[in-house]
Order: sequence, then structure tokens, then C-alpha cells
Amino acid sequence: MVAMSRAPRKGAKSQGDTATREAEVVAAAAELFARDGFAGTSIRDIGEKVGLLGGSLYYYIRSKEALFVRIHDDALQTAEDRIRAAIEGVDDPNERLATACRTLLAIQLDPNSLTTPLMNDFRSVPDSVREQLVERRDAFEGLFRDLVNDASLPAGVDRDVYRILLLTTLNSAASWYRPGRLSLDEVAQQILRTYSIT
Amino acid sequence: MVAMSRAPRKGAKSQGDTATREAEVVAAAAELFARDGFAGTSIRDIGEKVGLLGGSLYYYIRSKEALFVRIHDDALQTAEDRIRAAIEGVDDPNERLATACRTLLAIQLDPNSLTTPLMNDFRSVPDSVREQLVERRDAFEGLFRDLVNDASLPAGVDRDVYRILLLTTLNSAASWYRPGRLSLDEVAQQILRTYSIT
DNA sequence: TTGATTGTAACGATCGTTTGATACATAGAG
DNA sequence: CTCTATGTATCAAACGATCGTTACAATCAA
Repeated sequence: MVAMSRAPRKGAKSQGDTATREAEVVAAAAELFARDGFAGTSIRDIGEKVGLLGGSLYYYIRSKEALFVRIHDDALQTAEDRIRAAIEGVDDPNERLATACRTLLAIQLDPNSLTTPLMNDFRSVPDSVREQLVERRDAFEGLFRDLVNDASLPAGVDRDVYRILLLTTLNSAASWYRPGRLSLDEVAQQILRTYSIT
Repeated sequence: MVAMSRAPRKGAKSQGDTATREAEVVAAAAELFARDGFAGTSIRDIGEKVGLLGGSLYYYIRSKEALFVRIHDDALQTAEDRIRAAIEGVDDPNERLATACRTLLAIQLDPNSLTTPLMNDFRSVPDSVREQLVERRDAFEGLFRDLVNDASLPAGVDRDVYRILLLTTLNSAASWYRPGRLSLDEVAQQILRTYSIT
């Protein structure tokens, strides 16, 4: 009899699944953190989502705080990598910024993305965690600082304020966008037009 | 010996302070909710901030959820009132929108304002509470819907997307603005210019 | 049999909330 | 003016629920 059923209830799963299982835990946690915030998400909530008890999660994670920081760093790193890859061959400064915006928006609006928007609000995370998040985020913002500085924008624009407004707009898109009326490209076009990039 | 000291330690305070005390509780709660979110703020935290024990707060509040909803509604109502008053005498549609934006920004950046930015993220509030907040917020957005629809904007702008971007930008300003480098007016000017209002 | 994975059960801390006692300011009675 | 009754505002203590976390036993694959 071959092992046709993929429903092992107890004990160890087949070898090699452990990396997958860990990814499941991270993905579930990312989704819950993004939806309910750090304080609003309990370890047991995460466990329930992947079919484990809360305590069992500690086989994969060191602590709730470490899990959150890891997810946050992973999300920013993935976003940064994808954006850098997307703008690599692009020469025109404004087109580079536009491409970066479109890519970041695509990441934020992708429902299957692990990198869902916990890039926003640091609310309800302990101070010790917040420090690590801010540091990592500053590095991410550096990428956009260069792109914005190189772009040609209307006269009188404060580039620092502009960058913050732009990133806030892109990062918070997932909180209001719902598929249907507008496509991702249409939303991107509206944002790029509003911010005088295209 | 006359009662020179205003430091009653226990028992009732002098009559008439009760309304003041309630306002203190609401103000403290608003600040903490804005900083740490709903789940990240405990009843005992609020009590400590006004010099009361957690349980004593229930002399003034019915529940944590009701307190949050009340603060949220008060904030939106106050903001709406101030904005309506500010645009009352203004005729030009774009100047009306600009005035509304400047007023909302002033509210959001005023550190003494009870209406600090819990207008944002609904994260970590229970579903039952969220429904009430969304309903109240829709009414507030209606004000801006009219203002945006009446304004003259660049061709091809989707007014619904534009309104959402604009409100998101204004409401989240308090999360990054720090006094010093730029004045409130300068920030307002940057936002209005970016959004092609002035 | 062994080691990887998960469940069971509990720890102490903290959560929102309730209950009942208590301190005080004040009002009325003498 | 003093004494007592009353209502207001607060504390002290506890309730059960849930929190993050840990220790250890149980299960299953190899």
C-alpha cells in the first residue's frame, strides 16, 4: 500500500518537510501579523493556522519577537531584491523610479506574497523590536532616496518629503485596494501620474 | 489650618471634577491607542497614565471597546466640524479642497489634539468594533468625496483613487512628521503641490 | 532503536472586568 | 459650629481567560 494520503495526524512528518513546515509557519504568521498587528496576533493563532498547537511552534521559532523581526526583514530584503532586479536595465531616471514603484506596488498587492504589508505601522510592537525594524527599514528607504534624487520632478519639491509620501502611498495600498474595479496597472498609473513621475 | 494643598490622595475629589476626570481618561486613552494600537494598550496602562488603578476606570467607561469607539467617533466628528468651519467662506473649489487638507493636516499634527491619528489602521481591533468604525469613517470620507469631485484636477485622474491616496497621505503624516526641519505650512504646501491642488 | 516532530500540560504574567469595602466631600440636623 | 448621614470616587482583591513560553512525554519515520 503506497502512502497516498497526505494527512499524518501525529508525530513526525516525512523527512524533508521540515523546511516546508517552517515556511508554512512563517507564511501564516506573516499573514496574521499583517492583518491583526503584532499584539493582536497570538502564538496560538499562528499555530491554529498551520494545524499545530501553540507550544509546538517553538520547535521552529525562538520567540514571537524574533519571528516578527525575521518576517519583517525577509519582506524588506525580498522587496529590495525584486526592485533592484527590475530597474537593472533601465537607464532613464524617471523610468527607473516608475519601475521601482510598479514593482513595490505589485509586491504589496500580491495576496500570495509573504511580504504583505507589515512594512507599515510599528504600532504595538515592543520597543526592543522596533529598534531593529527601524534600522532595517532605513536601509530600504535608501534605495528610494537615490531613485527620487535622480528623478526629474516639478520645481520646488522637497525630495525627502516627496519620498516619504510616495512610500507611504505605495505601502498602504494593500489596505484599501480590492481587485475588481481597477487593475494593478491602473492603480500604478494613477499613483505615478499623481506623483508626476510619468 | 486652611486646605492649601490640592493633593487629595484617596476618596472623592472635590465635586465638579468628575467631568474633568473623565476627559483625562479619554485623552490618555486616545494617546495610548494612537501610539500602541488597540490590542497594545491595556486598561491598566490607561489607568496608570491618569493615576488610577485599572479597575477604577470602569467608573467612567463601560468597556475598552466602547471607549475606543467613542474616541474614534469623537475624533472624526471634531475633525469634520473643524474642516466644515474652515471651508465655509471659501468659494473656489480647489481652494476649498486645499483648506480642508491644511485643516486636516493641522489636526493630525497637533500634539495636543485628542483627535490624534487613530483614524488609521484598524489592525488589532475586534471585528465587532471594526464595523462601527468603518461606518463612521465612510461618513467622514463623504466630505472629501464632494471636495475632490468639485476640484479641477489633471485630466485622467480617477477621483476615487485620488481621494484615497490624499486621505491616506494626510492621515499618516503624524507617523513621520517631527517638528524642526519643516513647519506645518511647509509640509502642507508640499502635499498640496504634489497632489496638484495648488 | 533512534531522532525528528508534535501533543500535553503546566508555569507565571497579564488581560478585561466585577465585586465589595473604604475614604472623602458635602449636606442636613442639632 | 459640630455631628452624622449620604453619595461620589477610588482602591484592593479577585475572577476566569488568555498570553508567551517551557518541560517532558508520545508518536512516527527511518
